[in-house]
Amino acid sequence: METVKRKPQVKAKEKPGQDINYHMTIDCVIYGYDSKTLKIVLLERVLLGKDGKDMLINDLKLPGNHLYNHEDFDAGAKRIVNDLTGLNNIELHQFKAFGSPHRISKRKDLLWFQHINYPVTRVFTIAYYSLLRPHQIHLPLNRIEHARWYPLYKVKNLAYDHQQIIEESLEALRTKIKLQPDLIFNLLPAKFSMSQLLGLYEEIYKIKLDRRNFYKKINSLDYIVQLNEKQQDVSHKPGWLYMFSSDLYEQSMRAVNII
Amino acid sequence: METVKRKPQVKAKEKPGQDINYHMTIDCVIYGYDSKTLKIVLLERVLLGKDGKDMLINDLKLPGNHLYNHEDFDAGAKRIVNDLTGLNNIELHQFKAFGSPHRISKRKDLLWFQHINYPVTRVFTIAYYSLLRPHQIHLPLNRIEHARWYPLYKVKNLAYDHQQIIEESLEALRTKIKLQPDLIFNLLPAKFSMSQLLGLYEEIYKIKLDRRNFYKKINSLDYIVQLNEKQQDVSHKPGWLYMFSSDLYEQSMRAVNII
DNA sequence: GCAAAAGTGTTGATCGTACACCCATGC
DNA sequence: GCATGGGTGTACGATCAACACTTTTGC
Repeated sequence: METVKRKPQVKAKEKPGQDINYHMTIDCVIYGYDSKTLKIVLLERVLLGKDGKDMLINDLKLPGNHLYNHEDFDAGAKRIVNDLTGLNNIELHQFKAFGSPHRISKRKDLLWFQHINYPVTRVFTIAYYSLLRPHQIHLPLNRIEHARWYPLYKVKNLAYDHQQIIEESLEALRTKIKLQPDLIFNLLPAKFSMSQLLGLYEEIYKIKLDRRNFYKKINSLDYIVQLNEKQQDVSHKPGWLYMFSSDLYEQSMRAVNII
Repeated sequence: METVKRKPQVKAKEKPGQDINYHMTIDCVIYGYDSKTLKIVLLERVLLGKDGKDMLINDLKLPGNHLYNHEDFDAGAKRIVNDLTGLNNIELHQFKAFGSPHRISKRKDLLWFQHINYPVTRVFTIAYYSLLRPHQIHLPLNRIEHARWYPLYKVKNLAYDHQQIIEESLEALRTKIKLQPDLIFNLLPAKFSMSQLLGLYEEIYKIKLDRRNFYKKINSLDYIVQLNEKQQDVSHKPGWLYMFSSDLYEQSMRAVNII
């Protein structure tokens, strides 16, 4: 038993919080789907040389920020999405913490820290992903400057370890959707067509699905409800619209399957 | 574009790392299975009153520690398991970060911080779970004092938010095993019987499985290999022993299923 | 011989997969 | 009338769930 006489196990070389002021940040991978392409929000990071012409740095980074002192992780992530888009009540999912001592070690990242007068210290980040509906994609994104949508599968050469964070967010999203398919409807409008849903699956998992089997599958799910309404203004046979019912979803999610 | 003239978006009330020295810790839920019960390692936390008789605090906490300044999360988790057991090469899985400003606010936790002369500050923890084989369960655990095995489903009234951390670790473990069933074999000896495996599934998911269907299922998995060997010293018909082949597992994990 | 756990097969329902042709609309 | 995507059915194989009796061993 640990008694009042035993002092806690703080080892000499540990010195928690004394050698280094840790920084805690939140980074958020914000996903959107425009019925064609999965996109994410990135911010530009540009550093011009002394002559004002050379671009010493010109790359992209995830929207992220320092955590406030009395803010919990979820609230921090919400704040970031809200800063970018003005939106509240967005689905947010913490998926991993990143904290390698070497995550800020690339030359351009050190240069950037020097530029913004930051001590090169240890920066932890709690990574979230977030899913926006198409009408939310077209928001101005002007609450933070230099934010734009970029096609997920084409981004490269990001700042820090943000490439890795994005890749892991996609893996986490894919896994989550397999287990909780309701998530995917956060990327679709309230009323969507069968091929929008199919296209979204194909885009997320980078696969080709058989349309007939997909229709059959979806129609067998009672929580995806066919509306009495069809597509408008399309130059082909208009398809039925569907909606996702979270009530019916909750009901049908009682059954389980294990091994 | 963000240029050299724009200073970064550090807001006044934010003051990263200046108002508060953050502490970063790792906590680890270490699981073991003794062919009956799922168990986890906990440490006793006892604080005696001035008369040396009253126990002001007498509860349990997860093994955890501060992260070293130049250590990444995975290494920190490994170190904790190693400190406890002397073991290396243990499977470790980061599953969530906990950082609510209120996670140290219960009366007994504040009392404890006062006792160990800690500033009540903000403590983040990166939570891991870890799976030990039965022969590893019986290690002395004497590298850190006051560590004992406790039945998972009976622990309560833990320190800090450790009850919640344990619950979420179990959820994460359950989910992970559904997707990557190889994990479960880390809780079994290298040679195990069919009913050990069945019992482990039943214990993890708290369900009852049909033995005939389970045998059929397991026998259909080619990565679980029947050995030419039976149980010894059991007072009933001895069962066949099996082993898990990670090579065959890797091969069979190419196929996918999505919706 | 008895307690305790091992081992085993069939049936019906459900689900996944492969595959090709006609339909409604805008232009 | 043509281009575009919408909508549909069948057959086979695989998998899942339900269900009860016999076998082998230690004591």
